[in-house]
Amino acid sequence: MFVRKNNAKKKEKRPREPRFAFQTKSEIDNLDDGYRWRKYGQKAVKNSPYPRSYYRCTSQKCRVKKRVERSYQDPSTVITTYEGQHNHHCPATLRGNAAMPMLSPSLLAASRHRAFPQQLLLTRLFPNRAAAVPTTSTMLYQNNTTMAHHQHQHEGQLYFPPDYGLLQDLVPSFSPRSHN
DNA sequence: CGTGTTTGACCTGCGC
DNA sequence: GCGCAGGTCAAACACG
Repeated sequence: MFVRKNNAKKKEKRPREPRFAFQTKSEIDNLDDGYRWRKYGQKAVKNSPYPRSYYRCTSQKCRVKKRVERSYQDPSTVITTYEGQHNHHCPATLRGNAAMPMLSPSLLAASRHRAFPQQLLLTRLFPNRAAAVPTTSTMLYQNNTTMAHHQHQHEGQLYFPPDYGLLQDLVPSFSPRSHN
């Protein structure tokens, strides 16, 4: 069909992209998280009868990828894995979504004191879903090495464990410089 | 016509 | 080295 030139292949292996996954109870595979995603692949996973979809951020300057996979145990559960971090703002306003305000410095300061409302963060990450559809989200793990597998669940609202490290992975504007 | 999806082939890492 | 599974590419296709 097409010949892929395999000479001049890039040997640069990305060391460790910030990555985290969580599962969300939703019937919709492609959750609208405010960003524009372009599907670039779909493969059938081994332990699951459901295929896994591969998405990439449509922004040319952004190389964030995400995998969307439906749980083989609960078909109503969608496992979304984000990899990388957006280096641009959320283009959700272009599609008529509610314009979510960027995280203000005061909120960033508050987050350092563990006083940041987590639901707001989810609303920031998922402008559509978090506000409209009551879903249950479970944090699976963050980073590619630590499989913490948090099992925190709240009925009727999205919830993240009180660890704001993942926010730096997702929201570039959310970058409370570690002062330790 | 531009943008996103589909889909099969190709690439790569890993275990045996 | 071989085979498998996961990940990616890109032409073809669909849709507004």
